[in-house]
Amino acid sequence: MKKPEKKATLKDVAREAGLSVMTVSYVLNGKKLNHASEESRRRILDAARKLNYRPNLHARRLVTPKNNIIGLLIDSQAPAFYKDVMFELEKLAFVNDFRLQIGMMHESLDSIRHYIDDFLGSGVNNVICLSHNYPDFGAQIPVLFESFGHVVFLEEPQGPTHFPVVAADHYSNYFNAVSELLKRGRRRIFSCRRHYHDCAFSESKRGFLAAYQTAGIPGAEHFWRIMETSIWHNHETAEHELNKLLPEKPDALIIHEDESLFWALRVLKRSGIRVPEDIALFSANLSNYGKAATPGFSGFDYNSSEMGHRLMKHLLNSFEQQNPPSPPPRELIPATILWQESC
Amino acid sequence: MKKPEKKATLKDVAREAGLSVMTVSYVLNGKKLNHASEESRRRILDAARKLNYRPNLHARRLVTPKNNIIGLLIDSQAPAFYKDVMFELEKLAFVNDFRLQIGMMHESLDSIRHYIDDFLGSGVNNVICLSHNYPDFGAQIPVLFESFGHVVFLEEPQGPTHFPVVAADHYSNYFNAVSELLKRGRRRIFSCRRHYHDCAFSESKRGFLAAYQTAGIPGAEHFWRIMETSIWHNHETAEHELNKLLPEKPDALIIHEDESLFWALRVLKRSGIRVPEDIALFSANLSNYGKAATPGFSGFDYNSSEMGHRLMKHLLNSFEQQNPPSPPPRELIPATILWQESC
DNA sequence: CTGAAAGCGCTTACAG
DNA sequence: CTGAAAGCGCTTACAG
Repeated sequence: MKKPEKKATLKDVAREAGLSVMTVSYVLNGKKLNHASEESRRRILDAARKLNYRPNLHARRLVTPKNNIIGLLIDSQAPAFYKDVMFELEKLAFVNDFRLQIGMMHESLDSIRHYIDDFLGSGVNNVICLSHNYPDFGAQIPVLFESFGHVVFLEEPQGPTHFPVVAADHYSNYFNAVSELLKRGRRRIFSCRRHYHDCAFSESKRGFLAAYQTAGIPGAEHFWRIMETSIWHNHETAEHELNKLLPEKPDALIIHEDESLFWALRVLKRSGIRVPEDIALFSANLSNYGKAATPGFSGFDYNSSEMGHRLMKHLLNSFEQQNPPSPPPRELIPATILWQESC
Repeated sequence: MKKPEKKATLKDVAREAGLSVMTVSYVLNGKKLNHASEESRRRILDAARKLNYRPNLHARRLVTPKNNIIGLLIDSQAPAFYKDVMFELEKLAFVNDFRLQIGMMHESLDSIRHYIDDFLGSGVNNVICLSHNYPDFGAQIPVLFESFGHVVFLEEPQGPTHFPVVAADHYSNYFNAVSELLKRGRRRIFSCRRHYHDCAFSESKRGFLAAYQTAGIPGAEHFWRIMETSIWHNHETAEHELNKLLPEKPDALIIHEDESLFWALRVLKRSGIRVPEDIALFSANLSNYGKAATPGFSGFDYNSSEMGHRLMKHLLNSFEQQNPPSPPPRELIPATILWQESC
């Protein structure tokens, strides 16, 4: 195995500059500007450049308890929106002079523990958790974060937490969308999504039912359907699932993800069912592709940039608070509802 | 600011177990199994659990030159395919007991330098570079990687490098796709993409021209068009760009990205142009959404999993080689071409 | 089977 | 303005 070339240390720079290690440290870190003479500064800067000196971050972080790392936990299978939020957060971290250390889970508690240990071992005190709603062990996740000083969750976790949470306003989103569909004359609006024991699921359902109730139209419970998979990845799955629904004469479908919606559209068209005349299609997670589709998809347009900003704001805020507010803050972000030709 | 609670160190565990720090270190690291008695092991393990001990990774990495971190550089604006590759690589790193340290660039040389410094300061010796083709400073990027022991690039960088490169086989991809389109009777196949001074661009063009030449059909140069933006994000842009093309009576369009292709489809339909009867549409970067579209998009289906495996393989291989092969290996991966109703 | 000692590269009071 | 010294938490020969 090829050896990495020996890297220059502070000692090397000091020797080269003919000064002591501490003087070099002071100059290179730019604190206490009056600590060294102009001549010394120049000699040190020259030596550092000549030797291509880079500080050893492990040594630095070993000795300075404060570090500027924010841990970010995301699932590698997370929907595209979460990944957009991740990239948004990275930009925000960068401009705030933080580094993002990213841990990726793979649908197993072990992989989460692994990365949490990495964070803890790296002195990470601040964590943004983007993914935590797992059918099997979601409730066990919040406790894993107790060791950190500051945490913010995207979406309400399945267990109790004393950390802030930023979430989409699922109740209002569903209430508004379904109300509008009802106003447009749709009566048999089927919502198709996988069952999760999380807040997003139950709040969505609550909003869905409330819209029907407010409109004084019965039967809503019947229209709330559980899908077997979270995304339809091919024609067969979509057809199979839709065939369970079509005999019930839906006049609108709310589908959880754009990829599934595209497949649904394809199946419907092949069956000679017209969109939106016979069935309206509504996306619960509009992507750029869905926005550009023909017919253009209607749906919830979450704002990853906004979401990233709120998450970061809560994390930075909590740095400044002596005593965390109780109960911990909850912020709900409404989606923009885009109405296009699919409805 | 809330203080993180003091973490237990090896010394604390040693005190709790009534043994020396070194014995604890040996036991907890699991090497030299016969180093401690069964009784000592148990006491140490109990103490570590009781104190919730986590090794300080900075201290460990300071003292052990070998580390298991792979640096990954990606652009936050990279197309979805690159992000898929990133998640693929994370999984591979995880099972190979490596950690991925992710640096994200933002279209500026400074942000790249910043993360490269982070890597260098963290003792990272192995780097996978996913994004480096920038119009303004792409040529300056490869030299930044000279300080690392092992590097592998996705796609040929714009400057010379002695590190291995894994890339899509753009020449063959375009040659095969265009040949097939010609065989299907298309004659005015316009390729629309932004101009880049990189290998992907020139190889694609070479394949495009070669297909026409092999078929003995003239005019290919005229059909290779430069688009002003890399992705059409709305109807206006797509319409504006397409209006430059339509007077030239294209009978096929190769479009660089699915989002643009969706907009193109929408514009064409509104203009009463039929797909594929009047114009065939072909995607140079098929996404899952494009595969599910109606009509289903034809296009290049790159395999992120395969790409991730190859990249990791080259990196791991280079660990074992005393002298890197010269010239450095280049691996070209052909895309699967999916033919659907859009052609 | 167990431990004393040295050292990784850095920063931070502190003394001159 | 400059430097000697201590120490962060860990691992690695080495000696008993």
